[in-house]
Amino acid sequence: MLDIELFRRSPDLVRLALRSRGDEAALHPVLELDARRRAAIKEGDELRARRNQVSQEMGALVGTQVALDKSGNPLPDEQLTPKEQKAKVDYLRFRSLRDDMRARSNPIKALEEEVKRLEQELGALLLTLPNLPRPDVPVGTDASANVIVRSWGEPRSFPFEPLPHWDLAERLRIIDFQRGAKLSGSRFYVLSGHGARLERALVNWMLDLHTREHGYTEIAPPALVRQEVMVGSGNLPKFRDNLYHDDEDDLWLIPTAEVPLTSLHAGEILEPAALPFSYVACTPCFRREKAAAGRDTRGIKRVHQFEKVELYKVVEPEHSDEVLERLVRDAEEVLRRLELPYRVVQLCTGDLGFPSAKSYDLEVWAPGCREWLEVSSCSNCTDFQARRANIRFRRHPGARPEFVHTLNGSGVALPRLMIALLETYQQSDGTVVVPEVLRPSMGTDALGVE
RNA sequence: GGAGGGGUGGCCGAGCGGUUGAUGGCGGCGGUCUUGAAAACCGCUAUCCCCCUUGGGGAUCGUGGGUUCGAAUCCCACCCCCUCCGCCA
Repeated sequence: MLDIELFRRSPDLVRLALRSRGDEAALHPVLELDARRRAAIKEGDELRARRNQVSQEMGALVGTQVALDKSGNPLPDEQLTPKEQKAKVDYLRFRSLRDDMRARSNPIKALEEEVKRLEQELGALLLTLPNLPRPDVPVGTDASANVIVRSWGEPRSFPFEPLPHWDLAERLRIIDFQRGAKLSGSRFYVLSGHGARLERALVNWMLDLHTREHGYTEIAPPALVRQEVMVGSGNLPKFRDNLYHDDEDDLWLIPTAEVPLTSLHAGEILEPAALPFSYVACTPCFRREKAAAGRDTRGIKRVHQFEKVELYKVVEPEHSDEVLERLVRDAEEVLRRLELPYRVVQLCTGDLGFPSAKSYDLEVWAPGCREWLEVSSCSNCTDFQARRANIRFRRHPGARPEFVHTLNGSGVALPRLMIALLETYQQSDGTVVVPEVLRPSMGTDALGVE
């Protein structure tokens, strides 16, 4: 969510920034709704101020006991002591105030409804606008304008024709596509034997790396979340189509651990010195992949359910740019230790994800498929998610709360990592060498010779 | 799923429908005292919004409705937490 103040102060800046992302949002409705909203608030506030004033006066007069005649009116002054006459004045004043307030049918309620309506409309509109890119993001309309920032390792050269992972995995009987489809349909698969163990070994090893060496705290969050949690991360309302939903309990299946990790501190005001937070979580991720219908249907490159290790940081605003660089390095370390050649790609404005202000993708080479696979996407979401989820912090005791910055990055996604491993470490005899770092947990140095 | 109990400020805990953003305590911050510290005493101690912004005003007592001139307080619905029973990995 963007800051409404920014629209008021510098609408042109917002317009340009959104345009650079290819989002030609009309700002007029935002500004107009905001103006109408403020006018309604002002009017309501003034009416309430008047009401409070009268209420206070009535409060001071309430309970004055006065003798009444048969028609409910106070007795004439001649029949009253001076003290009683004073009470009569108070009583009459109270009655006139009450009757006055009763008489004017109350427009406060109508104004409140008006404000609520305008706020909902404005809020709904703001929730559909993406984050603004950081100034140093290359401008471009699509992936062709992305920039390769650096590369690591040389793609291995093969003395034979390397197979794609689906052939390798089927021969090794470590991925069962047919039975996956039998159970759940296309884009589902079953890992078995060394395949299942490899995934588990990778997960454990990555979690250990990030917790023990990179200082992350391990989190195991729910995979089903409420709607507002999906809104907090930016997945709703815009990307409803890509999400699975349980109708009976109105819960959503997470497409990434980023979703629950964002809302872990939703609504909180974090104490001074609490930041930064570094979280790592491995969760299943569920994606309907409706937009990619028919694409990447072979193998496990694009599936409906997969495991992913996710890195997440909550930081003070002035540190987020620098922390993004560190986050990328933490993710890169996974590929380096597995000795998988990769490149770091900075996304251009037009290719940025919805909540992201700046992103780097890690792409690892898959020699069998002959393509660079995106195994990680690391993003600085600045205060975009923090606003949606209302996550703030205090710099000093007593200081005004400010929104935090949030960052996320895969560290890394399992299926594509396994693709790269299988295809890179395959041998001419169809077996696959297990990378050095995984041998202790795998208990073998080659897949498929069990 | 059934039966109870409960949700008030950073925490604990009061609150006959009327000058209650809310007594009191704890914690925190500042001050007095002290060589220093503790103790004692004094003061301060929420968030959001609006405006004619050294100031003024409005809202917020789980959430949303309702009753009322006026609701933390009364009524309804929902959400969440706790205890017990049932079921279950």
